[in-house]
Parts: sequence; structure tokens; C-alpha cells
Amino acid sequence: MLKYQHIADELENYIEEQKLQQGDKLPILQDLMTQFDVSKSTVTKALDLLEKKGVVFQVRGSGIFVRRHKRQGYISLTSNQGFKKNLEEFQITSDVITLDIRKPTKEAAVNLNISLEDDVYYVKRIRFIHGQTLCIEESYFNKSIVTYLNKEIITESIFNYITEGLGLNIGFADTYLHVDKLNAEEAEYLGLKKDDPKLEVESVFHLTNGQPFDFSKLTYNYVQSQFFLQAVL
Amino acid sequence: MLKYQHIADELENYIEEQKLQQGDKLPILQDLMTQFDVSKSTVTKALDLLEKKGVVFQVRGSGIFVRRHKRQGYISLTSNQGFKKNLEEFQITSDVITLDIRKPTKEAAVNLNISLEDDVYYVKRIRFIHGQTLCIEESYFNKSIVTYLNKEIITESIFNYITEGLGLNIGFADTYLHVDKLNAEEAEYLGLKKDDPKLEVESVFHLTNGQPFDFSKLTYNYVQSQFFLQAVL
DNA sequence: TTGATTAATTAGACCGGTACAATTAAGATA
DNA sequence: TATCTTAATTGTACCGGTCTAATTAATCAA
Repeated sequence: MLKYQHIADELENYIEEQKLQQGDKLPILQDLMTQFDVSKSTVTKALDLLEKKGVVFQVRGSGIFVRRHKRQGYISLTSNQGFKKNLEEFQITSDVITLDIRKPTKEAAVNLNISLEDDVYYVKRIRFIHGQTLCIEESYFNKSIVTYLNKEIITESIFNYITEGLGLNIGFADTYLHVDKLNAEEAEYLGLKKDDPKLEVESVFHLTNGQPFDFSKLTYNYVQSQFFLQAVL
Repeated sequence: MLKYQHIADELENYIEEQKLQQGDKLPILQDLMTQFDVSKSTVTKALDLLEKKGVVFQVRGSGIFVRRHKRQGYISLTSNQGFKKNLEEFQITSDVITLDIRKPTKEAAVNLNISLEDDVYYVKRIRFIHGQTLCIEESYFNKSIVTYLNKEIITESIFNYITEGLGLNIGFADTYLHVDKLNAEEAEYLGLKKDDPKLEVESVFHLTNGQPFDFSKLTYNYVQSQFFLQAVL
């Protein structure tokens, strides 16, 4: 692991363990340099990473402070280290309804930048939270990149498998949000009524080289869906 | 303006003018260094900024590429340079319904980290897009930070006024999303029916020193609301 | 005590360098 | 031609430094 990533992890653990609250001060740059025995720029990179994730904020001339958004029950839309990890705290379980190889929908083909003749792994499942349905998840994986999938992999973290198992490097994701009314089928899956509100979250995940490999559409139960986002200004 | 910010702006303009498409290559680091006559680390900072905004992605050993998400009609939730600027392309106009000084709601007080006895500027307005109602916007500004507001300022860019006029430095924002049903009053404002879907977008804007100064709640017309987001992985 | 001035603290901008890793192009081999 | 190997290209990690700007603490004056 890279030095600056390691430092970022250590600092995040430190904040957790010391139960630091919003506004609490971290050691100053100079101390972090000596403590981790690295140069200033490496500490800075670690802190920039934590800033991007919304964990800290830095004030010139003053110090480095903890920025904990204290609202409970929210799902983070940034720092998306695989859906599962993000949601571990919510004790989510999910049942796989479908897992097969098929041709993509037009929508999926466009977003994955492949032809309608290419193969994709299609995964459909329902995710639960606190015993209630949270969302319907439909994913299309470009089979020429994600060459193999099975039920065990899906039940664990797909993203962990993609990085560790397949040795691929996940780079960035574009996420699109829509609000609409549930259709009859969705309503039945989610235990709601037709025309109730729904939130659709579409994400296109890319490798570091820019190739899209996963198009996912999550249809959320409006009763349960609360999202947090750290904005870039 | 800082060098790296200037370079970022120049590059963004360059991409626009040259009508570069997704995947198109930018000049290599070395060329950008000589072109702007700065060191490598400065160019890198500019590129990191553009990467965070979702404008480019970099591939080691290969180059710097344009990353244009081509979906039309979406409102960006990141790179939030004041609501107005983001929405200029949508030809949005807005009517100010209310502008006064009052005591905050409990919700606003908590988010702004002030007492219920403190004063806030309260702004309520409806935003339109393509002749249709887009959202109801309610904002609470901490009056001890944003000391003065009037209708002209609100009609122009508040954020521009805060930075230029008041000399404040906007740092970061926490954004929270909720999906729910419209109540009767909201439905009337938006020209929809009670119990139709709505999307609430709450944002808490902070200065660079971590002080929250603006709590805004936007209630979106579900028919019009489409959001884009660039996820941090 | 208050308020202004000065000094110390602390993060950020920027430089210029070395070593490294991923990609791509060129060359060699079959 | 196809495939493997090697070299060139190109961005990333990391160092260690100078100077600057914002904040905070200390000092001094009223």
C-alpha cells in the first residue's frame, strides 16, 4: 500500500479510536511528518484524501480539524468503497434473484460503451435494511472485463473481487439520480404501492483507464432512502 | 488568483473551445509545464482539481483524457459554484417570495450551529426551468456571518456576493437527500398533486474555517429533477 | 480591561528534483 | 504475421526545501 494511503487509514482509525468529535484538532503537520517519518507533501496528500472523503478540513494558520457529519442513518454517495462496505453498519442482507449472462439493454450498452451483441453479466437482487426492503438493484457488468462471476462473489463484495481477484483498478464513477413513481412490479418488490415515490440511482463505474465496466441501477424505497454527499466547491 | 486555479480554468476553456470529446487526449504534463511555465507539481495540482470536478481523468503511462459525461439536462451536485452559475445553461429564472430577518427553525439552528435566539436571513423562492417550476428553495443564512442581504443580491448570485462582496471564503458543503411525498402546500407551489414524489436536497455550506453559514432546503419537482454526481472512490 | 500592534504558529503554494510504475511503441524472434 | 521482449513515453509517489498567507498568541499602549 502507498504511504499516503496508509497514513490516511491510520488517521481515520485514530479519529475513530479517540472518539474525536466535529471540530476537534488533529496533530499539526510537523508532528504528523515526524510521527510517520515522511515528508510534508506525503502527509498533505493523505490529508487531501481525507478532505475529499469529508473526514477532516484544514484551516491555514490554525490546524487540521475533524469534520464528522453527525446525521445518522444516511448512506454515503461518495467514498463508495463497494456498496457492501458502505452499508455494513446498516446490517444489510440481500437476496440474489437473478445472475446470468445475457445481451445488454440499449441503455446498458450505451453506458458501458459496448455493442448490443456483446455479453454482460446481469445481476438482480433486493437489498434489505433493518428487516425492510431498501432497494432493487440491477447491475450489468461488461463480460470482456469482468470475465467471471458467481453467486458467492456477488454475496460478498463484488468490488473487492474485481480489485483483488481480477486485479483491476477501479477509477471513478458517474452517478445519476432520478425521482419518479413506482410501477406495479417495483411496488410489489418493495412492498409499496404503485405510484409511490421512488429514487433511481444509476452509476457507471470506470477503471482507472477510463473503461466503463459496470452499469448499475438502484431503485430505492422512498421510506428508507437517506443519502449523504460531500460537495466539491 | 492562484497559479494552479488559473491553469485549471485555462484547460477547461481549452476543452470547451476545441470541443474535445470524451476520451480525447490533452497535452502531456511536460508540455503543460513549459506552456504555462510552472513546475510539475503545480500542473499536477491543476489536474487534480479538474479530476475532482470530473472534467478529466489521468492514466499513468498513457496521458490525460477528457471525461465528458454526455447526458443532457442534468444538474450537477458537485462543483457547486453557486446555484445560479450551475444552472445558467438551463435558463432558470426565479421569483423571490420572501426575504426577511427572523429566528431560525430548530432544524436550521442545529445545522447552522446557532441558538434559537440568533438572527438569520430567511429567503424563500421558486425556481423555474423551461417555463416550468423546478423547485421551492428555502435558505437560512447566519446573520452574524452574512451581515446583509437584499433582493438584488439574491436575484444575482448570493455565493458571488459572499465571496466578492463580503470577502468570505467558502470551504465545503454537506448535502443530504430525501425522497418523500409532497404536502398540500408544496404541491400547490409546484403545480403538482399532493402525495406526488418529491426530492428534498438539504445543504449546509461552511466557510473554510468550518463555520456553517447557510442552510438550504430545496424541494424538487420530480418531473424535472435530474442530478449528476461524480463519485469519489 | 480593552484594543491595537507585533510575533509566533501553522497550513498552503510552489519549485525542482529522483525514483517508480503503467502504458505504449519499437524491435526482435519465431 | 503474430508474439514475445525491450525500450521509450508518461503520469505518480515521494523528498526536502523556500516563501507566503491566515490564524492565534503575546506584547504593548491607552
